[in-house]
Amino acid sequence: MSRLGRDHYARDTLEVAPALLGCTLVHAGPDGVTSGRIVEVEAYQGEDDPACHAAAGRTGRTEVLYGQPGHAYIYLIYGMYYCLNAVTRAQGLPSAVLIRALEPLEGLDRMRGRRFARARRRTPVVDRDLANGPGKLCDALGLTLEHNRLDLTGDTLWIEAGVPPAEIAWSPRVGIKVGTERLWRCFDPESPYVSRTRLNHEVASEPSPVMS
DNA sequence: GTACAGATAAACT
DNA sequence: GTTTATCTGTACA
Repeated sequence: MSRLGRDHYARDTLEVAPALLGCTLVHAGPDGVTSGRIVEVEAYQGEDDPACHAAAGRTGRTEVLYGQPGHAYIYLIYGMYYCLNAVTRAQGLPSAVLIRALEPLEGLDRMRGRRFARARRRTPVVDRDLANGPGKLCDALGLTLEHNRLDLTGDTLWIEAGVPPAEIAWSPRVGIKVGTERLWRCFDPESPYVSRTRLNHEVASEPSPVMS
């Protein structure tokens, strides 16, 4: 499958998000390749989106969101986990797609090792739990702050075209306290690798409210 | 199956 | 000093 070019990311975030479902996220790290099929994402679009980190304006952390689309935005959350986004839209329009869950494809043993190695882990990790959450997938793929701002059209971290899911479901975004009225999380309702959440039942067939 | 507490540090005010 | 786009183990149904 072919690597997604910058034009794929340089669109409205609500177009890019569903288009990433079924694509393959690949990390070619120093100790091998790990990859997975994207089955769940969320859109964060602009300073007017209260849940977007850019709602607070341009800061050191959000600077990458204002830059060229097709770059990685990675941040530390709750002092312990990393979250990976793909910057979308255009320079000056801070927007991104949060990659929330993967179906593991390549490097399963390495993913199991990384996930188990986390200090607080005391039980083995079943394959379904390797990357079914934004923090888990960064752990499984070995992504940290050092990968922040990487160009996704480069040869370290990229996304390849894939087979889109038969259906796409939309729900409120997870873990936020503002902007929950926007159904901007989308996922493959047939995938067992989607993150475990009761929001999976509050679904619609379109994002709403649709605004840009 | 659901509910809750606690871990933990960068970025921000 | 406060906030946070999470995850895990434990408790209970």
